[in-house]
Amino acid sequence: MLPSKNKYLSNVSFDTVIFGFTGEELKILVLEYQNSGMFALPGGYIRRDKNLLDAVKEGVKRRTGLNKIHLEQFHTFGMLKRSDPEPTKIIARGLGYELEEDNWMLDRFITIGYYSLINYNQVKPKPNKYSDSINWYSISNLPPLMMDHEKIVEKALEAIRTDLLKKPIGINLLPEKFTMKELQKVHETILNKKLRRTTFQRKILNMDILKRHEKLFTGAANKAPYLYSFDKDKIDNT
Amino acid sequence: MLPSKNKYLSNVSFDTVIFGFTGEELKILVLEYQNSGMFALPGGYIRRDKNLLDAVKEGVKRRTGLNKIHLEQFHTFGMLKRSDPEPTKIIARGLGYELEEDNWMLDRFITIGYYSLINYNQVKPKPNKYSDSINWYSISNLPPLMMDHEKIVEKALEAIRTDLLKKPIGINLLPEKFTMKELQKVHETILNKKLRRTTFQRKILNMDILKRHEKLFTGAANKAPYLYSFDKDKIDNT
DNA sequence: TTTTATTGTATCATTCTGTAACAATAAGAT
DNA sequence: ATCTTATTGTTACAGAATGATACAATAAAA
Repeated sequence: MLPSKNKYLSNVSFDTVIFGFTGEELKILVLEYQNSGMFALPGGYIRRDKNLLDAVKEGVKRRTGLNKIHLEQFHTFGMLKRSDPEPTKIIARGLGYELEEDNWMLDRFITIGYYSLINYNQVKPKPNKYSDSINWYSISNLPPLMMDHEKIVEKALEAIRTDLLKKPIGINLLPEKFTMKELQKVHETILNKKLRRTTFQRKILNMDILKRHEKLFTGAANKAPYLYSFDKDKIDNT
Repeated sequence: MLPSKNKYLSNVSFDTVIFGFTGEELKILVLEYQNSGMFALPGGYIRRDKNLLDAVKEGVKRRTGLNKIHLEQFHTFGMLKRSDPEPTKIIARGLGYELEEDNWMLDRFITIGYYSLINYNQVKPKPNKYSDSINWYSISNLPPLMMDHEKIVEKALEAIRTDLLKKPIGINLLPEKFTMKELQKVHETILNKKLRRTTFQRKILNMDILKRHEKLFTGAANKAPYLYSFDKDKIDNT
């Protein structure tokens, strides 16, 4: 069954840009609808009986299987021209439904953008009943996204870059314990530029948000790096 | 007449926090509805045929008479509990209307928050047909605002503080030409703390966004300060 | 001419950042 | 065992930014 009008709010939706870090690249989850070849950000409608944030959380959970997800709202998109009933019609058709002209889903929507940072390896993207595939795509090599979804990704990237030095971004993209080099790679990938090793290390350590653990012996013929984790006690949770 | 359902989007609204600077205090525009004693931020519904931003601009213009308004979107509020039909009923009643239970305006709304910085002296707040007064209130002494509007003001203040050093905030709050002392006062008021005079002056001048003009002779028995204006050529307009 | 309040700058100490150098070390090569 | 190699953690120093203070300039009244 398609979503029913009286269960959801009209004219408002959400879209999420879900980032993962492979160790080398930043990727986001993109879903492709059955039989229609439409690529879209995971999004959805807002149930009348749920907080906006909870609705988004549930949507992300449905797609990733992850429970405790960190979400940041970054922008709300309300341009007139972003509304186009065609993609929705095509998607519905691909699923075997023919939407009537006055169907609520073909109406204009204002969409609220959230980004989420998750551990790439903990997620096995799984299709749901409306989509036939959901997969990781490198942000430098996205498929053509429907409507204004590419603009939404652009805005999400801007937001994450701004947040990089204010919030412990790596905390969600990396495993519990990680090396300084890995953390640096996360920053470099997000900012899309090389950072100086010594300066980066000093700056991060001076932030006093990391706990140092045992060394990591990789078998390589050189000094073994320490493992670090974010020290939740020292991070201001506001 | 009350706004009609088919002219506006359902379940979405906007609210604006309009800041002005008196020279001493930060104030915002608050409107009080006829006969109901309800205080609210100037807000409204989004016309189906308008971009979100244009709808907000028009709303601000209707309230302030100002044409070229700088608006910044700062957050979208979607908590379930923010929706309460009572205030709207009371407001409508005060205007002489009795809303039916299923009226679209009594439904749940998600609201998009914008802030605006305007020149306090250029604005004669004027009531419109739905309100009996709109006035400046000091942010440190607001009347009790309806629904979650106080929280919206709080968020707007946070946003403006963050933007203070990234964008030339004073440009909209001050007249064309102003003294360094006035600009400093703007910053101090927004940040709610004293700043060191010499450091502030050096920092602002090093930003290289000001043009220096003639001196301002006030008649006071001391050295006359220079007047400055923001140099629009040097400000990165992105 | 002197006095007073305020403004614009210069000065110096302190801190932060960019850059380079160096010491420590894990494991393979000799 | 010792040497070699790649990488890491740390220190050292120069230059820039910031905090704090001092001082010279000056508008108008005394």
